[in-house]
Amino acid sequence: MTTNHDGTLERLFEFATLLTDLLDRGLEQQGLSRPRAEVLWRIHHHGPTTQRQLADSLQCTPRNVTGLVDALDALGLVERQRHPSDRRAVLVALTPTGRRTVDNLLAAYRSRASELLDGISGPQLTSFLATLAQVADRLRPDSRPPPVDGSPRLAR
Amino acid sequence: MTTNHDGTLERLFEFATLLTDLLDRGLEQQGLSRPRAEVLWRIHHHGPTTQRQLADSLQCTPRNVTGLVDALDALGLVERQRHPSDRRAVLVALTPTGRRTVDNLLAAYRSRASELLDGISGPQLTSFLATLAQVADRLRPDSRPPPVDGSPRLAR
DNA sequence: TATTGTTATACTCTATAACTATA
DNA sequence: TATAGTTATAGAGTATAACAATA
Repeated sequence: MTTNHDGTLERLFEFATLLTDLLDRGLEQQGLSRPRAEVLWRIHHHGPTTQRQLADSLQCTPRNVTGLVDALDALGLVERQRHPSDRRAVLVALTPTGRRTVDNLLAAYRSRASELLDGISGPQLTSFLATLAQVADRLRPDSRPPPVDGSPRLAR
Repeated sequence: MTTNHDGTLERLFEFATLLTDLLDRGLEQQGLSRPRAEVLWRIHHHGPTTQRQLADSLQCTPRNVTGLVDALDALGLVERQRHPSDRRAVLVALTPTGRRTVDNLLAAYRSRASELLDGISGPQLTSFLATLAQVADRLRPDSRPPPVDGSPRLAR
């Protein structure tokens, strides 16, 4: 017997929209688009990264990474470095300005999270997150295992 | 005293990503992009709609609507009709094919919702949705009131 | 004068394909 | 021969600005 979940799915989608809008507003304050922010985010977690690795983790083409890195380079947030052992490859690293930008993003999100969650009791939050994890598990396509490095792909 | 919610916000963002990915996979099966699907969705709920109204509800420029309607028209999902009283305006309506496409989307989402939520007990789901609504209320910017017509903006 | 929707133009993100320098 | 990253080209979505037709 299948329960009628019609309105529920729409509420979930609206929730997702609100969350990604929150994310976007934070990025916008730093003058960043979502794809560009995601590149910074990856490098922040992995350290200097080849464009090939970026293409794999962002699930886009190498050509696309070229454009994103070009743009971030022009903004002074990122720089290309020589790969120590492979002269075909390029390492993309954060500049000091890039590091500061990521720090600003993190600080903004920490304060946002407080506003969002502080009024909710510990047990209520725990139960909420447990159900959320349960639903998330069913949402995860087999092709994409849960992130292991603490840097989930930012919402698209 | 502010609790440390660092990982929590990231889990919420990942959840949003998974949900919007689910949404996109459904749209992709109907050969639709998110902006185009949103136009269909709006017209499905409001009936024939002027491009001005579409621009307002999608929060984009009229120029943008022109492009989206052109594309949906070329796909045979939508047609432009004369406005009965304002000869400047255009009414955009679903074609029979467009209606069938929307019906397919709805059916697909109903079955997806079952897969996603059926194993969760009634009380657990109720409590989950209550907390979700509480967080959603704090997420909603003043500028965008909660949807009143059952057609929340699709996630971006 | 204000509004509706268009043309003109430009920018971002995305993709495929062909090419180069290296492995 | 395969891989890393580029150039070339194209298409979708978005924006602003100028304009035509209508209100």
